[in-house]
Amino acid sequence: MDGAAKFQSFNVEALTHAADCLRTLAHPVRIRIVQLLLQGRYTVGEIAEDCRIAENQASEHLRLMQRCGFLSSQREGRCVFYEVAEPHLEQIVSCIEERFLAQPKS
Amino acid sequence: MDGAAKFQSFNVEALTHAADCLRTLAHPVRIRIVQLLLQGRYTVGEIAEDCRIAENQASEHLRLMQRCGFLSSQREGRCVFYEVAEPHLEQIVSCIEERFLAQPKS
DNA sequence: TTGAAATATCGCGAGTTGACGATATGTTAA
DNA sequence: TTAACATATCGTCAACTCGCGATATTTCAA
Repeated sequence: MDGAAKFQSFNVEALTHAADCLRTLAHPVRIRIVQLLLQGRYTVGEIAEDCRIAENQASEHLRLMQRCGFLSSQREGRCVFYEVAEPHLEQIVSCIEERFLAQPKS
Repeated sequence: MDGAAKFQSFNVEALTHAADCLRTLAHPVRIRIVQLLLQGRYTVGEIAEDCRIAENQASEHLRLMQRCGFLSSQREGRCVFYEVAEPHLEQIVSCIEERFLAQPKS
């Protein structure tokens, strides 16, 4: 059936999951956080400072991205370090940078 | 200043625009529509049928994606054909397929 | 133990999104 | 014209998102 369709998954569940994860990334602060974490591991406080947001907000953004598998965290003393856990994130963010963040065009 | 930062745009406007466009793509039906349109041009009715949604909903999804530059349309008689207008979409969707849609994993 | 630092969670309210039925617009044929 | 087809837009409502202040939890040092 469905003749052509090279590849084309029409698995509603898979599409929904993909959309959920994409939506998780679709926030200016969260894109920025991923850009930062692609360069190394950072604490919640460092991330909040870099993004110029309150720490509870940073914590919330990080929780969302951890929930969909993008990030992981380890506690070390009082601090919690976050890092990128999903290897594909680098490529995805790279696409986004190339299209939207690279050349300063209107 | 800010020492390292290979590249790293922290342009809030650009990040916001990128997030807006990502959010536009972050819907299961819209991902599916883009997958379809990457293979050719289709009318609203054909797209609605493929996605198994009402035509007014298809029209709405298409309008959103056209608004952020992903798609373009031409009227031909009674029908309106949509096609991909943003060349980077292929690569972005390709990343998404690779991560979320390729292998049937839990 | 007590207090402070670092992080996480909760609750609220404003704003946004999505589905859907109803209606409007544009196009062709009779 | 009128009717039917194809698409677009509108209005409504429930659900979700975001920012934010308040509170809770965990850890360490004194």
